[in-house]
Amino acid sequence: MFFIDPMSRTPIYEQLIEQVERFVLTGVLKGGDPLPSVRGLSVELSVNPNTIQKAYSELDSRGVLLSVPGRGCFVAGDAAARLTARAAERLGELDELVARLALAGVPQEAVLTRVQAIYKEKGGCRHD
Amino acid sequence: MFFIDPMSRTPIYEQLIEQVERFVLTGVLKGGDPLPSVRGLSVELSVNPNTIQKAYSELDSRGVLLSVPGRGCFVAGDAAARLTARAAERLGELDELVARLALAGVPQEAVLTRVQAIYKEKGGCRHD
Amino acid sequence: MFFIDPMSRTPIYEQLIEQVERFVLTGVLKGGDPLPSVRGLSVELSVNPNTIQKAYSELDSRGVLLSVPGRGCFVAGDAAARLTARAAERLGELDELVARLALAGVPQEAVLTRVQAIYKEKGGCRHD
Amino acid sequence: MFFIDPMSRTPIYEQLIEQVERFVLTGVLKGGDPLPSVRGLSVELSVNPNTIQKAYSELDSRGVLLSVPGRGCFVAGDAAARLTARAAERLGELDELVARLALAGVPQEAVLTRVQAIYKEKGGCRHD
DNA sequence: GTGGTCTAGACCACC
DNA sequence: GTGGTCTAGACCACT
Repeated sequence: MFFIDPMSRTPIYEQLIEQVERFVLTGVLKGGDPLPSVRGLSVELSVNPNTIQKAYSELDSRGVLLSVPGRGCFVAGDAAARLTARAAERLGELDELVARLALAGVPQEAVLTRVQAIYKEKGGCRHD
Repeated sequence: MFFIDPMSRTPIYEQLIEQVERFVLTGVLKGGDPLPSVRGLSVELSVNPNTIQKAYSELDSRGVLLSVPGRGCFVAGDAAARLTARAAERLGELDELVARLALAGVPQEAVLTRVQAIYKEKGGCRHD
Repeated sequence: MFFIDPMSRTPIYEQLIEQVERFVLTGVLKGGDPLPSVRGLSVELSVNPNTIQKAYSELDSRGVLLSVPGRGCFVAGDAAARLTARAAERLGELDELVARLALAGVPQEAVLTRVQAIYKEKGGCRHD
Repeated sequence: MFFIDPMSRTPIYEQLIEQVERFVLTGVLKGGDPLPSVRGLSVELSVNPNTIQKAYSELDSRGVLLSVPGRGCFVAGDAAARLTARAAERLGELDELVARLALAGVPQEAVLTRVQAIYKEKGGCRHD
């Protein structure tokens, strides 16, 4: 279910966080669903348990996960809502990036068509 | 001319690179223009000379700068062209970011109007 | 009669203890009253019998319960008195918490009115 | 400056977090102030660097600290404000605790005088 | 020197 | 079995 690229320069625990969040957003993971155990996932991905723990812990503090000692980790009921809310706050990153592209002479049409292409491609890919 | 935020998480040398490149792109710095000396800039910004050096070296290897031993550093004649060419490569970042926003439910219109606003704001800010 | 939240971070056995003690304090459970059997409660709450057992054992060692081998568990005659005595010890927690609130600038009135509201709400909710 | 009780059952990293936050709240630590280095503090307290790191990292994500790789950790400018805001949200804990005390027969006056005593004791202990 | 990530392996409480 | 904390020791990028 998860895939890690140990050669990537983005930390392993961030790769995990990103994937869990994407699964929540796409509806593959729903509220209440259990996540793989720390140890189980650690052997499956050949990654140290502490690294998995760090990812889960961060997701917990973001309210995406509920980790219950002795029982396991579960997707929070309002996980998708939280992630959607967080995303809106990060619209500022778009501004910066587009400003740089504009400065470098990338024509506006190139950006716009690119954006439209991505949204078209998305279409009905929700699983819920 | 340059401004460094020592509290920022983006490395100082990257802040420098970004500013030099922006100055080149906006025409503030043109081919042949000299850059501040490593030592001079280091005291002006209260930054370790090694850090300035690292930024200049990176810009040199990108072909934006020409460092002439004993003379100093100068903007390359084709600096702007090189940067414009490189920008196209960074369109991929746009894809990733927009894909994440789309996934999180940010409506397409929000993104498009944002992009248009930035391009409109740019207007005629070129200095060349 | 009992309710467990398996998602809660407070251990299940503590949730149980708290509820039994509250029932004793509110007079719902009186001296001599029998408690549900370990096995019965375990299936009713979908909880591991060991967990129920752990809660009962702890209550026993606190003198709130009397577990009679082969007969079951019963509320101790002086259970309410013991709990009331123990409560005084927990006044220290109040000190810590209020100190933190005071430090963080929460005004004294906010705390006082809050306390009074809770005591007023309590009113005559005793069942004895 | 810091003190750790290795025998306490509250985790070392939480003890650290609590102390840093208290120092910020009491004005001992002000915005921009540097914190002890991870390694330095680790030897001073005879604690593993990872444990210090975990505490600092958590404080960073709470916005109390700014950790700048290669330079060190610094108190955030709005650290005190953030902590004050967080404290107000945690008034609910007071409710729970007082409710339990009330249930156990602790008289209202005992609680009120206790609260007043703490606020009186506080008086002018701010260092700013 | 600084913070940040990762591994390995231990121990604990809880279920 | 589960998650959570801690230690020890390594490596990296940045200043």
